[in-house]
Amino acid sequence: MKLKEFAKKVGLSPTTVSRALSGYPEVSETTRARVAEAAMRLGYSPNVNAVRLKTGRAGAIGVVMGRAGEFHFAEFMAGMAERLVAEETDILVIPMADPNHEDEMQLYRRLVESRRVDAIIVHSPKPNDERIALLHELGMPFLVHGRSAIDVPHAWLDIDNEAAIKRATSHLIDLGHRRIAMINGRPGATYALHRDSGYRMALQSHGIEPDAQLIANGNFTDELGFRFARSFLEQPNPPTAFVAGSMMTALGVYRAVRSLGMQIGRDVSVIAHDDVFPYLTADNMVPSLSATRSSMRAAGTRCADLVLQLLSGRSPLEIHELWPVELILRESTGPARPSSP
Amino acid sequence: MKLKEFAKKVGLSPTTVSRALSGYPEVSETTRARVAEAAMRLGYSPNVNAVRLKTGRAGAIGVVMGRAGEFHFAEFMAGMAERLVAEETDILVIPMADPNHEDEMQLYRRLVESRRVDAIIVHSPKPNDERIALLHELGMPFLVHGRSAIDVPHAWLDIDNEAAIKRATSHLIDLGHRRIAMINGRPGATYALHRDSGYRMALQSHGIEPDAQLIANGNFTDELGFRFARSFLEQPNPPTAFVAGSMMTALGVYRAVRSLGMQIGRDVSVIAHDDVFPYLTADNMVPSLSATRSSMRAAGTRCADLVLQLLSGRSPLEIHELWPVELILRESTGPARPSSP
DNA sequence: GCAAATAGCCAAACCGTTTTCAATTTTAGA
DNA sequence: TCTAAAATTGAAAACGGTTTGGCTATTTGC
Repeated sequence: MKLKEFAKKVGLSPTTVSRALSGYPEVSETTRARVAEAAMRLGYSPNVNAVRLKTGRAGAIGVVMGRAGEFHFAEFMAGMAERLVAEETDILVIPMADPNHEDEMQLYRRLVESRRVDAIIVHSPKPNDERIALLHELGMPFLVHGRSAIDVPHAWLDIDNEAAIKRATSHLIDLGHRRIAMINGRPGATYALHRDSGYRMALQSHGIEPDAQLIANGNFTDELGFRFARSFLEQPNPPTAFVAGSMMTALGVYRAVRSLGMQIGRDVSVIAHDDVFPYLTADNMVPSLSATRSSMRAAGTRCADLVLQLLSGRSPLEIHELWPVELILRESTGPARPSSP
Repeated sequence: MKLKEFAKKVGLSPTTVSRALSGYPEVSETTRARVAEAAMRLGYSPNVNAVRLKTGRAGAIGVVMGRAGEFHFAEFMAGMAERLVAEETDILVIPMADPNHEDEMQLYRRLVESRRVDAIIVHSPKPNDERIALLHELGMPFLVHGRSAIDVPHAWLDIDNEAAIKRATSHLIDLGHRRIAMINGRPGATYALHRDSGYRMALQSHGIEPDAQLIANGNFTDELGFRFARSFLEQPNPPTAFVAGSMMTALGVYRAVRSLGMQIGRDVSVIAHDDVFPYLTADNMVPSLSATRSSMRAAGTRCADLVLQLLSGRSPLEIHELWPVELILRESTGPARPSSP
């Protein structure tokens, strides 16, 4: 049903009906109630496309999805959804063809120009991320999930990866570990750099020299967790502890350790980063996994919230949130055993 | 830049420009090329909201996301994205507030009325799924990922869960197993019923009576996999094999088996369903996991494809795809050991 | 009691396209 | 060369709302 038609049924002008439904103050409370009731009863709702054309708002927040099919992604979106469900805002998932840089920038440019979204959430930024520069230049509201060192004003929410990993590493050192391996995410993203930095800071503040032989980067898969852990453990001077980038990585590490006949928490300690997934919990692993923990879902919820604030006029400069990360100690960490000489 | 403005720069009428860009045949090849070039050079692209209002197309396919934050979801969407990236079609993720039935139907109704999507993909249908009836009634194009027995014409794509599980179960029986546990998904969805049916068919055709004590339903989480497997194994007459609903469930089962000092593939056999995730592969588990396998990503790609066909006029009645499921045998399955009497 | 202010409502313009219908130019046929 | 048919192009009318500015009633202030 169209506005005109509906307005006629209610016995009012389209103008008044439109205002009544949008909650403008110039319409009396009685009329508003009457209109609202009639809309509900007759099932009238404005054509979104007309509204969007007229108002220039798209009613959607864009999220660019890479090809990798990250398992974090669904959880983050579920969090966003939690916040947006009450709002009249959807999540628009934009597929990214190739992780090719040129194409990616083109994608963002077109996305902005197409006006399909009111705001964009940028994931896994790099220290000098051109997407941020571009979006700023194009005047598109956006929020960065993660951090960038780029000199362009932007809103962001990040977890304190550096502090988290520093603390995790320090804890391992306090337990007596000296050879601590680090399985990080893909190089380039700020979060990976921060984690690396936290790792190195912890080592160096205890006078331990980082060993390139114990540091690896790659996707968060169980397979890489296994391969890296296995190759580290087979070195002449193997690590006695691991810092792993994700739950999947941790699964791989567990397997590698076991496959060599060693025991997690006794022969080898493991701390991983846990984004809190309902389907795979650190607490239920055997032995239970010590983890740096921060809810990806909560981040999604908050990011959606912040984007809405951004859209209602709050300055990006005011929106900077750094979330602390918990360190939960469980059974996968234990004192270093005196190495056999 | 607006069409009018752009048309002026090119020295043509808005009409012709619009036609040139949309590929209508009435415009000469030379002009089309000229317009296309100018559009690229000047960065003109039509305002989507205007186009949508005028054409009535939304340019998006809707996917309703439950609160559960399924890990399958991201993979399916990544698959869709693979197909849609070349198309001018986005994925609209609609958050679902409560899994409350009333609300869910209301959500679908509103989604249709809002005209934000051209088509909807319905996941995990039930045998008599009211969403299907509703969408059909409202005349919204939709595709069901999974199957429903409802007597309403609809397009669907499903994997052959029944045959897959029947085959997996039969294989276990052939290996000599008689006590085979089944950890299925949440009850209600057709896929769970089909799996249950496949399981029972296999048992019964070998003269084995299904034992309710060995059948469980629940979310696909490692925790439930562990809990169910553990409780089954602690029964007086424990199972010697498991059919598990997902990779996460399998992780839990593995843990449970190990925690009781038994060995997967020797003391207990396991077959799980593998949706093929890049971050957790059956092949890399230890021992490697025998699995019924079907790529969730490929399903997403194909579903997107079929939806596009649906939108370009193909009848839903013609669109019925039942995908066979592979059974990959690895190390987690082995002959039943003679039980100690 | 009267002017001014305030509510409450409406007509019409506009958002930026697509598309119908008509006009114009080209091409083909005789 | 002229005419009918075909190929191009344009003007203007939608699409379905929101919003500006104006117009009546009704209050309010003095």
